Amino acid sequence: MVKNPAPAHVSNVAIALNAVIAVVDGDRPEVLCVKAPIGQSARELALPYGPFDPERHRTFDIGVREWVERQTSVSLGYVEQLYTFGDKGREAPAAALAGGAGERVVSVGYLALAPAPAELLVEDALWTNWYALFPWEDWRGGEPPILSERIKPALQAWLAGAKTADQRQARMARVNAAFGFSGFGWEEERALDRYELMYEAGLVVEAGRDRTATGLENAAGARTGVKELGVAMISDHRRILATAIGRLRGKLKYRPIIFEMIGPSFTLLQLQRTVEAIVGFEFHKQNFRRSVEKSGFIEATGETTGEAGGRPAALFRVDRDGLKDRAAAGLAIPRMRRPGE
Amino acid sequence: MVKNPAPAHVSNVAIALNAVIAVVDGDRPEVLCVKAPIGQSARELALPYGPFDPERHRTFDIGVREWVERQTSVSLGYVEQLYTFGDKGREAPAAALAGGAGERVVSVGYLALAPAPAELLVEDALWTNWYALFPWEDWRGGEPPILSERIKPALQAWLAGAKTADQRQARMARVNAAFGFSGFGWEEERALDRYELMYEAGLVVEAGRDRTATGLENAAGARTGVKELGVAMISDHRRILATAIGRLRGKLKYRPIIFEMIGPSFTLLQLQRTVEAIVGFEFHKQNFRRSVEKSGFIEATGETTGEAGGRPAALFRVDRDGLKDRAAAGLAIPRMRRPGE
DNA sequence: CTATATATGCTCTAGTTGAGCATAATGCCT
DNA sequence: AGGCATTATGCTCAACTAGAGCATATATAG
Repeated sequence: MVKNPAPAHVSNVAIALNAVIAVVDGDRPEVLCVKAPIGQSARELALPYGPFDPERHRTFDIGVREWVERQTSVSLGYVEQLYTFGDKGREAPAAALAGGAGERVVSVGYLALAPAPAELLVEDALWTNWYALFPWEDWRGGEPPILSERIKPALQAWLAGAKTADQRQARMARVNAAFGFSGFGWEEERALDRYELMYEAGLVVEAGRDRTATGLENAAGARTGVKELGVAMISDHRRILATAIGRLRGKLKYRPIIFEMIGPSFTLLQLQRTVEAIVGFEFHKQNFRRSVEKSGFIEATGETTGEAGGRPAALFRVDRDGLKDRAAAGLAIPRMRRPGE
Repeated sequence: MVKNPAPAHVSNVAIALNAVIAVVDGDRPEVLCVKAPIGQSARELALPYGPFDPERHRTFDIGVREWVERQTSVSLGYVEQLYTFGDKGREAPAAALAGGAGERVVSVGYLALAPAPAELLVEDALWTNWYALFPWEDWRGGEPPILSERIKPALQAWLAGAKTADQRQARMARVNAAFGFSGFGWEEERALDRYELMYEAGLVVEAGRDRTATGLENAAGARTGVKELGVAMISDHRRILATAIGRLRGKLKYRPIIFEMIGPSFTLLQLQRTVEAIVGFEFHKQNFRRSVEKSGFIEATGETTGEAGGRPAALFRVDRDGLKDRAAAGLAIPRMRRPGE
């Protein structure tokens, strides 16, 4: 019966804040990582994270900004909450090395955007190209070979390993929708779906690691001898990053947040490369120009730049008024139809 | 310096789970509420909530389903995480009546959808029309009078009360974007923006309540004698609900979740009324039909129904295959241009 | 049989979007 | 200077989408 239950008693739960700090440097999308020690000498990538201190921080946002700026010397502009991760076992590896057993860590993930790869004044922190972690997500040079050569066959094997026809059907539907196989078309914002499927199918290191840690059977990937794909991260940080990538890619379409990631003055091609770096495929240049120009988000500065070989490009700046006014819209992304889509 | 900080020590933080359980009954959008006692005899609406028990629940989702089903006898279908609310002071009123002072409650909000207003087997729980809580969000009969008669003037007063010209500009931009004034057009999914602005401007009861509780100055609304609008809820539950409404309205456009909220067989008009109830305005009937029919989400059952006065309508059912296949798309919403937009 | 009410089919038009041709400015090379 | 490579920018076309509204179909009530 519902009767205004009192707030939960204080239980053995700690809250951590996790930040995905994303920037684009030229055509490289980067995320701030730290090298976390695992075991005696090995180190593994981690997202920067810190405790949430309820005494000092009135809100999560303030907490995130505070420790990120203190720890990494990166000043955050745009910050948004991503998701709160609380699965049991998610912190198993971290807890193991922290010496604490059984303590439940709930982590609130945040996505932060910044205009340029700020200099890092700290040890052990580095900007990492996020396609090193998710090589299958970068279609800018066409379909990444890793997809057809490694992932697709492995997923097919995973399908075949289903116990019932129903389960097989369900797996197939998920795989098709997530990876765009058999005529479905790749949707860049489903990065998390893809990562989760690959995790379930045992194609990423984390899967095997978590299973051995928890004593479960080995993953399909391990069984079939498929090597795991992409660079791993500690705990479930790669899942958090996949969440962030998917969110960012999706949000670009309906909010003009791309301008949080670019400098004060830029050419249209630079803007295009920035968006392309994030969404992971290339656009039709003239159409991108058309959509951006009529969006009202930018205005010409009147100056030009002549760095590259050809005709100098006009420089633009963000039209702050236009941005404020139309904060509801995103940049149209002029996709190109690929043969076979 | 970033050095894999150990998980936060256990601090004085409790985690509560909050559920927005939404259904549509005919043309009424409803949310499950409980009557929470405040003080000795008064009661105020609250969202159902319960503690997160890390011992028993492996994931948040499981936790939500478990206590909602136990407490309200409503069986949840679709469940998604909304947001995690952790502002200091958010639980002030609740904490006060719970007797505990200073304990920080972080609450993880969930949105759940169900097909019909299930029967409630419990006391103190009731389905509430969400437009009783947000009267300005229902444009189905045209622009709600409360907007031009009460809200707009009050917001104008709030604008005028800005301390600097810059602040006034910023407030104006927010108000215009959120409420669609001066040619911007109403965007139904910005329900949270609107609620937050009204809170800041002191137009909802919660604002005055929280300020007196925390000893801050009175809100603009209180000063200008404007009565607060809509039915209040306990703590920040109305904000959570606004978040849910905005999320649901937005998500309809790109995920076919509307079919989580409708029965096994329905006419196109019933489907249309369901969507309209959620988004808060009416559509062009023929165009809605066109978009739904070509969406591939539904299939005709072959039967018809003849309840209303006129020609019997064809009955449809969800095409589960089509749904699975195209889980990425939403229903197109054929908006009608209003004069003046 | 008529009025009324709802359902359904179809068309028109303006706007959007994917695509590609054509022209404009640069620097570099001979 | 003239040719070429390279990048920028302007413009057009065709297919498709979306907002509107007319027309027709099939019920019920009287």
